[in-house]
Amino acid sequence: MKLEDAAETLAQLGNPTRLEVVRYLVKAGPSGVPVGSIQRQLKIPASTLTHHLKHLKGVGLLMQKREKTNLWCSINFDRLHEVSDFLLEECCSFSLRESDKAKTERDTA
Amino acid sequence: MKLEDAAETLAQLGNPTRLEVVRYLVKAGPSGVPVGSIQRQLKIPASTLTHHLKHLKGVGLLMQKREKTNLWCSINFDRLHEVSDFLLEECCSFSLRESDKAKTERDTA
DNA sequence: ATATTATTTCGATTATACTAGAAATATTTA
DNA sequence: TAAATATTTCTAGTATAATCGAAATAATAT
Repeated sequence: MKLEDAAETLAQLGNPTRLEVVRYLVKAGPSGVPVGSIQRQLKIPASTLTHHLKHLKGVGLLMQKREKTNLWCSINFDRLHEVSDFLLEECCSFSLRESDKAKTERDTA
Repeated sequence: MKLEDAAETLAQLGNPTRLEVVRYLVKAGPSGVPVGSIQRQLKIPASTLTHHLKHLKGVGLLMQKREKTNLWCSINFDRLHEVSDFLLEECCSFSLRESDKAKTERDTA
């Protein structure tokens, strides 16, 4: 995962309303939940919710599927895993050498 | 971890410049790296960097320790873990019942 | 004390995000 | 076709964030 993509995805997760939606979708599991239920359960105005869902969809966290009048939303677990993996990527390898931490010719170049 | 805190932390991670800093600090490991080295290596203007470091510190992702003229920065791995854990929290339990997904009296209450 | 290096504060510009009401559109049922 | 339900678009107000140059401060070394 590219840093820019990870940042964008994290930014979308970094809004309390959207994170609440994501948490709700995670709880709902793979079958998902209709937009209207999210709206009523979390008490988010419809237009605000649509706005946020668009954001989540934009970074690939949300999948949608129409069934009758309902639009079912489900979380993209793979994507969520990718982001959380990015955060901890190489976290135990410490690949930066000590000699690169001090100021050197290389440092300024 | 409370949702609001997680959201705030994710929001701070959701800026490309800051995420780059975080990645650099993760690579640097527990001993950390001085502000000036981050600045030169990642080519971030000093004032911009200070600004972002303040944000990271504000959500507890950054620890700082002065040694001589250098201010050494290191990532708070525990905090990073907390956030990544939050993202996947209960992700395999699917605790929301199917009956709560459709519109019911309970839904509107 | 002065010079040197390291980091922060100030200030200003510019851009982007959050929110939600009202109206519009889409889909199904009667 | 009309009514009912579900979701989106439009619009606009308000707030917050990113950026960085210049000047200020802090810490150390000579």
